[in-house]
Amino acid sequence: MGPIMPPGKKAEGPGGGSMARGLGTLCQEAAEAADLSLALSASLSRAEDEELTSLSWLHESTDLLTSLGHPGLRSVSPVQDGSGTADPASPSSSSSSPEPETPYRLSMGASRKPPYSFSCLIFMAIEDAPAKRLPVKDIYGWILEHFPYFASAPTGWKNSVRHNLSLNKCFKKVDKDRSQAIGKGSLWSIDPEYRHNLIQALKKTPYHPYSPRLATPPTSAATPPQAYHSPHLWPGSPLYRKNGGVLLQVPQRVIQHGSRVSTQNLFPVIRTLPFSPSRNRTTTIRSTLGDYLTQSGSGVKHDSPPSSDDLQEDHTYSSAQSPGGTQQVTATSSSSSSSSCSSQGSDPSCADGEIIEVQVTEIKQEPGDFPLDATTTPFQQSQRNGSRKPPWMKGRQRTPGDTLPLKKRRAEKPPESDDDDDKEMKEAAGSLLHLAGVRACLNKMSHRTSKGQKEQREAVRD
DNA sequence: TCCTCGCTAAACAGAT
DNA sequence: CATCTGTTTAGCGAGG
Repeated sequence: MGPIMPPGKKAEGPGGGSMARGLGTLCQEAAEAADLSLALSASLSRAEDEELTSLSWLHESTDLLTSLGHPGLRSVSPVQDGSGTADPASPSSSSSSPEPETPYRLSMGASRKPPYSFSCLIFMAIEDAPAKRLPVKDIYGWILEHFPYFASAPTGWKNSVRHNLSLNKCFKKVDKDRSQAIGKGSLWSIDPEYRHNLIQALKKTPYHPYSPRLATPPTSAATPPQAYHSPHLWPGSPLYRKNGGVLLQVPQRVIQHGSRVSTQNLFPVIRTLPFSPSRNRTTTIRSTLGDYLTQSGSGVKHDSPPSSDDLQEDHTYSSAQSPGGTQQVTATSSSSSSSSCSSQGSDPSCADGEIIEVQVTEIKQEPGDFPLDATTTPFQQSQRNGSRKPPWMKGRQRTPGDTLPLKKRRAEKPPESDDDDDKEMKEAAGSLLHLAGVRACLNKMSHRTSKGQKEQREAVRD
């Protein structure tokens, strides 16, 4: 197909077949490619002028292509919701193609283990729950739903999940309300005191959109620090949902891992935007566009995957270092829904379409604090100090009090500093900042104008 | 080489 | 009694 091709997959024309194509078809494609080139160039120019997000541009390009009747980017289709109804404002729904969308599935599919740690998996599962708490069984279910690998994996992973729940301080049991007939066991939730640690852990996943492994460290101090902030973006995350079920700038290997081949909601596959904070967006778009035009125009095989697969072989927790001074963002959400967005901007109850107000403030970085933008965490600091033990681990870090049973130790745990709320707000700020960009894309779907984006960007600047 | 992390396996107790 | 849940320990491999 067109530009959004899994590596190694052969591009095919609109008809799906490329073997025997008539001259007329070729001529048509040539003309089409010319149209596309012009149209996409215009779109690109506008993207540059208006600083559209890469995703926004991609969607616009998708619309453009589909309006031209080109199937090129149809695979950038929105995820269908649980009811099976596609977003009416989505690019794919505007496609006149009667053929059903066939989201890209990995041939490897569920055969590969997801590159998330169990802590992250549990965190995602719980965060994905409306009540932010889940029984173990539902955690199993969530993991199974989102990571089919485990469906065929040995059952030991459940033991690992339980092991993590028990051992990891980040997770705490919620006293089960007797009225809640959930069966055995308790509800598990994220300990707010350690929530940011989990977020940090999630950020450190090697494939994370802003992972240091993927993001080139800043070469210029002019690079906005928040450009390195990692959005809370994982399968099922509120941000993911708000983005219409689209993974932003997630390298291909996320898909290649087959980590997200849900039975219900398949990731739409966006071709990797070789997006790095230090890389000029125009360069990025041009690169992507160039690849696309090469493919769409000639229908040739795309043989140079934009993301290096070798990255997926790496397992690193190193982070890019950021400048000392960090401009951070606090944000407020003017949600019209009954329950406002959580401080982390991760409450799925926040309905799409609401306006996110973002305020930018300067936050002085404090010694005990760590920046929002995936730089130096306490974990890393402890690593530098010789101790690589993350502070949120329940066990193994033997202290005098460790002779007590874990749960007792937990009960006797000294209160954390009050900075946690501040940290949470910073995390939330980062999410919402990113969300603002995402919202621009969503707004675009409704009124195809970048006005809202400009306003939001201005709001951010203000 | 040492240390830590993440994972797995296993044992065990308690709850359902 | 079987199954599930929760806790704990031990060990292994990978990686810094």
